[in-house]
Amino acid sequence: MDLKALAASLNLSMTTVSRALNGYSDVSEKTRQRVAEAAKELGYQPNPIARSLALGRANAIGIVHPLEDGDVADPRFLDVVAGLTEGLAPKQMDLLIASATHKGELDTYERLVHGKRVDGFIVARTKRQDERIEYLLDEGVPFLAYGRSDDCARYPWFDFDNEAGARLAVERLVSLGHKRIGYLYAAQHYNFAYQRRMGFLHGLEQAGITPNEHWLRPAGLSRNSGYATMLAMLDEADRPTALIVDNNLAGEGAVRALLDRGVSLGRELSIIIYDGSPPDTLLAGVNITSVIQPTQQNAGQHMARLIRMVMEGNHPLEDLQMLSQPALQIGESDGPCMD
Amino acid sequence: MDLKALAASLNLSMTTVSRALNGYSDVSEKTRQRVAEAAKELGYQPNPIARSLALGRANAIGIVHPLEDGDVADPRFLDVVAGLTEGLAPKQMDLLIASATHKGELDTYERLVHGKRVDGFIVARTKRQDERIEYLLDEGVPFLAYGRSDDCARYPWFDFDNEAGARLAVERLVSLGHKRIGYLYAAQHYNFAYQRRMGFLHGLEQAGITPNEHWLRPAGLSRNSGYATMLAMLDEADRPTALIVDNNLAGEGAVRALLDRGVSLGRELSIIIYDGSPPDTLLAGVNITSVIQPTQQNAGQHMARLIRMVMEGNHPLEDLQMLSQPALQIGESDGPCMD
DNA sequence: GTGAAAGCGCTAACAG
DNA sequence: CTGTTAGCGCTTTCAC
Repeated sequence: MDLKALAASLNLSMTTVSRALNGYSDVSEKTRQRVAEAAKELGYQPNPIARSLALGRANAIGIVHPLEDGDVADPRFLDVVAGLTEGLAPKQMDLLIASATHKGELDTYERLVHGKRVDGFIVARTKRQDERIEYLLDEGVPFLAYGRSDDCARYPWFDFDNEAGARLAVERLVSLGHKRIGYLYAAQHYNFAYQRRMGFLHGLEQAGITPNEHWLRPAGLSRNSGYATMLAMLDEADRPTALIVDNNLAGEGAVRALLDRGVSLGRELSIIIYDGSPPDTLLAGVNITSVIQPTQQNAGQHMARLIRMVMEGNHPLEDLQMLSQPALQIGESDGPCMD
Repeated sequence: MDLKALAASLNLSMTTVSRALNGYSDVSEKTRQRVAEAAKELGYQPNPIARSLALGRANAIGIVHPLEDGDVADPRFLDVVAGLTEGLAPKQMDLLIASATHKGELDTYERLVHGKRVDGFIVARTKRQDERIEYLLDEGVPFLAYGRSDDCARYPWFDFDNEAGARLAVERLVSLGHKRIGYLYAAQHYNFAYQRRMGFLHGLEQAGITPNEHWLRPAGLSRNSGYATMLAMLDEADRPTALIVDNNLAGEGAVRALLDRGVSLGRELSIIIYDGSPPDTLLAGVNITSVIQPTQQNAGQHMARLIRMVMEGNHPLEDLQMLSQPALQIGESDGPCMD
């Protein structure tokens, strides 16, 4: 069932049918009705490829996804993808997920841009210095960044307010009387990690506490590195009374280490984990105090809306930048300072 | 830079250039060289959309992915995706990953088929009774199943020999002197789980051991359910001396339970986990005896080859069905029966 | 309001 | 071996 057949069956020209279907003004209401009805009846579906060719756009937006190691299994990312497809579907837009190796990532962007396979991109996992963003800005390709890079003033993005989240955690611990607060963090080229660490430091500053460098440690973005880092810290004489972990993988590892060592959470050591513990985690049912993103589920939808606005092209930049606020979820893993 | 421009710059017709580029025989070697060179020089990239329209195919194969709960985060799946894109890229084929809710899954297939967005599908996570496969067979849409369903004789598939893997595990334990062997399994509508359980039962039968129903338990496809099931089993008087877990999520939970209870692995209780433990797992460095898929990494590549053969259409069905053999990886979590 | 006709960029008969 | 021509299915000027 193609346009021609549909038109024939209605004794109309393809032109008219096309216009009726695409909601143009210059077609009589009656005709529009007839056409819409017949289209439904006969199960007409426009061929998106032909459509793309004629319109000169792909009707798809791309996500380039490095398919290596733990990277991918990020469940939050997949939530975003789900929200994105939902938000894009009503506009007849597809999501093309292209995989790439880390080193070949830029090549993949080039290939998609050059081959006109997509009209724009979602750039995920932004780095503080992000060559992908540089490239897309240079080429004038529309995109929406998921997370800000260092010069985020120049382009559209959606992000969580990582700095605010970390400050929230500090304030909570300070209000519980803690002054000896440690911090475990992921590699600082991840912008989220950098922002969270800044938030942590600012939070301390605001509370008039001087950070103890010894308790600020890189703990990676994995359970095992979090575990090892925590163990090492526990072996030392001079311990903090409270701890913030900037990501939930390392956080899970750290909590595991505490449990294994029999350190009682919230009493001997208070711990707050950014993003909480992932679902289906084996943490003996401990309810961890966490910084969470209440709008997490909607992130994808917001992003779909934003990228659509980006494609439309006539919105001021400030409407295309959105910061989502985190909140504190109180669990049982923190408590008043006992010192 | 389009074909016309390229042809003009070479003083050739578009036809010739097109043929040269697509490796047709009837073009002189010299011309082919010239064309290839110019194309590279000028950075010519064919427009895949125009190509698709002309060829009447989308040059893409689809994977419909239910984007809910734990489902997605399956890292093995993402390995497969990586292998697939690699294997498809040389043939200029893309992988279109469409997300869908569980209930809307079939709709998504229809939309993609109808809209001619893809030429074929990879159907992952097959069930024993699989409506998606029914649908695609009915519609005559080419596809490759990743995993067999009940009537797998009728279509192309790639699968691991789950039955053989489970038997391998049984044989290992039997050879260590175990007779009291338990089995934890995932929901039996997953074909892999069904096959593994059958393999387990056959293995016992072959060894002349009558299975003790009491030790065969559903343990789900998650860490927490595996943990709970294991704990429950440990609380009972009549324990098996060895245990096989049919998936690595529940397996991780079970091992955690054993560690928490101080049961020494390989002495008090031997355990073998199907698929081993996932990367970045917190299992105190225990090297678990596992049934593994040595060709795991290549699965995606194999599947790319198979789906391409499917699309070609002229291969006998038996060439389009591939069973990958598992192997046993001996760790420290099993040992001789001490009873 | 409606239709005829010209493309979008590429491939594939069919001639030469 | 190479070029001419006619589409693929849709949108969109431009007339009527």
